[in-house]
Amino acid sequence: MKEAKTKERILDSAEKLFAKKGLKHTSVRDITGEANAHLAAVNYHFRSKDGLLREVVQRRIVPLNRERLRLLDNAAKRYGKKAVPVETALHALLAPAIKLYFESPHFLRVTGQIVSDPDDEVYKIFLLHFQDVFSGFKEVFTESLPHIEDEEIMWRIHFLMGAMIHTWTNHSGLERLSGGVCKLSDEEETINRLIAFCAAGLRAPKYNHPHEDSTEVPEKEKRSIQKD
Amino acid sequence: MKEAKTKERILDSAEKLFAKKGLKHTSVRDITGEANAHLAAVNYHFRSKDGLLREVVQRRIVPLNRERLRLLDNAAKRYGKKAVPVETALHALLAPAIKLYFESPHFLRVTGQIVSDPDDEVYKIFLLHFQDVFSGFKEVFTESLPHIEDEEIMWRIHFLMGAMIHTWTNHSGLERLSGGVCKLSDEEETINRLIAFCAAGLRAPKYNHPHEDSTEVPEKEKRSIQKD
DNA sequence: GTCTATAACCTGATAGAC
DNA sequence: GTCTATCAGGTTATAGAC
Repeated sequence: MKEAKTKERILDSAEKLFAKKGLKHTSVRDITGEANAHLAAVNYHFRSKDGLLREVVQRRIVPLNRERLRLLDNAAKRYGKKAVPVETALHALLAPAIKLYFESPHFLRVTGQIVSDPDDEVYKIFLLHFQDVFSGFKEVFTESLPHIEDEEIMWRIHFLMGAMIHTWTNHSGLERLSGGVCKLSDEEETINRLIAFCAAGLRAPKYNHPHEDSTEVPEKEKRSIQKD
Repeated sequence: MKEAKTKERILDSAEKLFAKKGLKHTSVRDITGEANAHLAAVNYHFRSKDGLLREVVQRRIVPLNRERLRLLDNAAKRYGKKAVPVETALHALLAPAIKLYFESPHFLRVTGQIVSDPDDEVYKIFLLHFQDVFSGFKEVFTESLPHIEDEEIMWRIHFLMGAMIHTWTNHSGLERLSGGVCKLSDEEETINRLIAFCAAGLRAPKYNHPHEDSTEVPEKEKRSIQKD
């Protein structure tokens, strides 16, 4: 039985521990211990802990986004000159991610941690790899929803990405809040729920909330204003 | 000019730096340096760095959730026996958060980092404080949307919380992806966009994605299956 | 080229003087 | 209650064995 290379073993251990214990609570010693490698191997292969994290992300995010665009392209060809239905495009965007979740459950919890820290260096490679996906899907949604203006469509893509990310990274919270009823166990069911929600959100009519005095916050409840 | 108490100064500095530099890249020395306090003051007032983080969260999350339930209660009284419209309930859920964003822009970026690490101890107080909000709003949505089954409503609350959290924590990413078009600058505009999206998502009809062979992933693109 | 041993430096926590 | 000194444990860097 041939051993996996040290580099791969470190990547696998890092992905698992980053997801399970969190980025900040996982030390390089934890990782090398689990991977049967020496402390300095991380520095040799990845330069630093952050460099390791960067490769943990890249090795999965690149094929993920390639697959999303491949499916979108397939759909565009199938529909020819007709606009791709919103649900079909959403499936191309969401299905590869949930497939990845069931194949590598740890990975998407790592990405959740990165995405929530926008000034982080690692976050920037994230955005970089997502740029093409964002543009491609925005274009398709614009064709399928000609009555929704450009800026609104981009906001709604943002909202649905949030729904998606939250679903993977945080389902344990939902499971607890729902008293065990809502579990992320069925791949197809989850994707259908997400598509239903997001498709309706994308098509939604504009809304303007009325100004009612009765909903105003009483003065005594005011919180201190913070600058800087 | 009376100086603010050391404890308050530390909390403010911690909130700011946790948001700007991220939890993992902010040291206690950074915080005490900014707050003109001494290293050991953190340990004295908060027991540990995590204890400090816990109080950074609690001092804002408690009034936030109280305000959400107050607004929901107001709405319920206003509508009496009639069901509260989905948009009105959503406003009660979302508006206090975005108000908080504009008052204390750093805070919600801190929460984003905590929420994305579900095994963290700090995350658990988060869930604890959210339990009542979740139950209260679930009940109202169930009355307003009698044709949607219970489990589906809970999933959809999960989705819309994701859209909301992503909006605050990650708008800088959207700003970049949209080429500067989408900015989180107008409080009312943003809340109206979110309500439109989420209300439609809550009302959405069920969806079942068809199984089409042409969308299958080719074998050569397979990724390694990961256990454990 | 791959990995190890070791050293330098930084971070969180704490005991005890003030 | 506040601050200094110090420690155990973490990350990063480098010289050199294989």
